[in-house]
Parts: sequence; C-alpha cells; structure tokens
Amino acid sequence: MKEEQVIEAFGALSNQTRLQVLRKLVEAGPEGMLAGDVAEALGASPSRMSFHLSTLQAAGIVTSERQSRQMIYRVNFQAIGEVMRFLLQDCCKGNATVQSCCGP
Amino acid sequence: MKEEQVIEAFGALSNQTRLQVLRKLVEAGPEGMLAGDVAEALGASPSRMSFHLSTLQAAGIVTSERQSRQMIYRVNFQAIGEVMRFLLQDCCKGNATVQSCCGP
DNA sequence: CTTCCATTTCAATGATTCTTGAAATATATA
DNA sequence: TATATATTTCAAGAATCATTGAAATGGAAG
Repeated sequence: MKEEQVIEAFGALSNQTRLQVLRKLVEAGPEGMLAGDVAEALGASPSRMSFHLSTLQAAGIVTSERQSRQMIYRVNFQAIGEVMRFLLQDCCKGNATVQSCCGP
Repeated sequence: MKEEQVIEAFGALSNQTRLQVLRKLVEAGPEGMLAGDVAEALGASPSRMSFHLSTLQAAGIVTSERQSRQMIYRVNFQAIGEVMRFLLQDCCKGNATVQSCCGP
C-alpha cells in the first residue's frame, strides 16, 4: 500500500462520526448497510452522512454499491489490514511491542 | 485506550512529515533523537519540527525528555500498539482479515 | 411523463490544521 | 552577568475539513 493512501486512511479514521460509521458497518457484516440507515442510526443528516461515507470510501476503508435507488456501504477489512500492516512493518520495522496488538 | 486518544493518534499519523519523523525515530532506536537532528534530517525549520513533534507527543506516539538544553524524542511503541489494538478489537471486533496484518 | 424517494452535490460558513518568521524561554558557558 | 545555543511559543495567513440547507441527480412507480 502507498504512503499517500495510508495517510488518507488515517485522516479518515481521525473523526468520531466516521469511527461510529465504521463500527456500524462492522456490525452489519457482509450484507452492508444502506446510507440512509447509517444516517438514521447515528442521527446525522443525509448530506452529512454522505460526506463522511465518501471520505471513508475515498480512503478505501469502505466500499459502495448501488442497489436500485439506494446505496449499500460495506467495510473493506482488507484495506484496514493493509493500513495496519504499513504502520507495523513500514513505519515501525515490525517492532514486537507494536505487533503484540494482535496477540492474546 | 480511550476513543478520543485514538482519534488524536490517527490525526497525528495522517501527515507526511509526521510519518517521516516516526520513521526517523524508529531508526534511531531507544536512544532517541534530538529535536534539532530530526529537523535537520528532514529539512524542516526548528519551529515547524517543534509543531509536529508536539502533535505526535500530544497524541502519545512519541515521548520527550530534556537533556540539558536539548530535547530527546523517542517512539512510544506501546501507544502505537494500543492504537492498532483499538482499531482491530474495538472497531473491527477482531476481524481475521484485519488481524492478518500481523501475520506472515 | 410526472411524481416520489434516496442519495449526492453545491455554496456558504465556521472550525481546525499547517507554515512562516519573530519573539520568548531554558540552559550552558565565558 | 552577559552571551550563545536549542527549543518552544506566538501571531498572522493560507489551506483543508466539517456542517448546514438548498438544489441536482438517479432510479422506481403511478
């Protein structure tokens, strides 16, 4: 993964609303969630939610798919793993203390 | 680790200069690096580097110690691990694909 | 074809972040 | 005490980000 993309991902993750969106989409599982349902679940206006979902998608953290006239959003676990791998391997040279985050 | 602190950490990591600083400090190892040396290594002015080092420190990603009239900065691997753990466990509920970032 | 519904786009505004250079602070040394 | 060195703090300005509500878009259904 490229540094520029990782920086964008960290930027996307550095916001409370977007972290809440991420958790909702993780809960939702592989089926994903409609944009409007995410907005309602978090008490945000459609346009505000659209802004945050777009930010997450631009960063690669979620994907979107049109279903008739609504939009389904899903978490991209792959991308999140790659961001973490970059931080651990590229930035921290595989440091054991950092790596222990995945441990018991 | 608290969400607020994690958000601050992601914000700190979402900047090219600060990612470069992080790599330099990782290279430097446990001895750490003087603020002025980091600035010189990256071709940044003292005040600009002070700003970025302060941002990293406020986020917990680096620590600082005064040595006579200079400042030593060191990476806080523990904190980075906790940020990653938060993303994996709290946000992604331990998702296996994300977890594989630490794998082979 | 018109209307409705879900979502996005847009423009305006306020808030936050980054950079720059000057001034202030802290510490060492003559 | 005076002076030099390392770093931080401050103020100003530019750039980016977030929120709001109105308008535009894409698609379904009457």
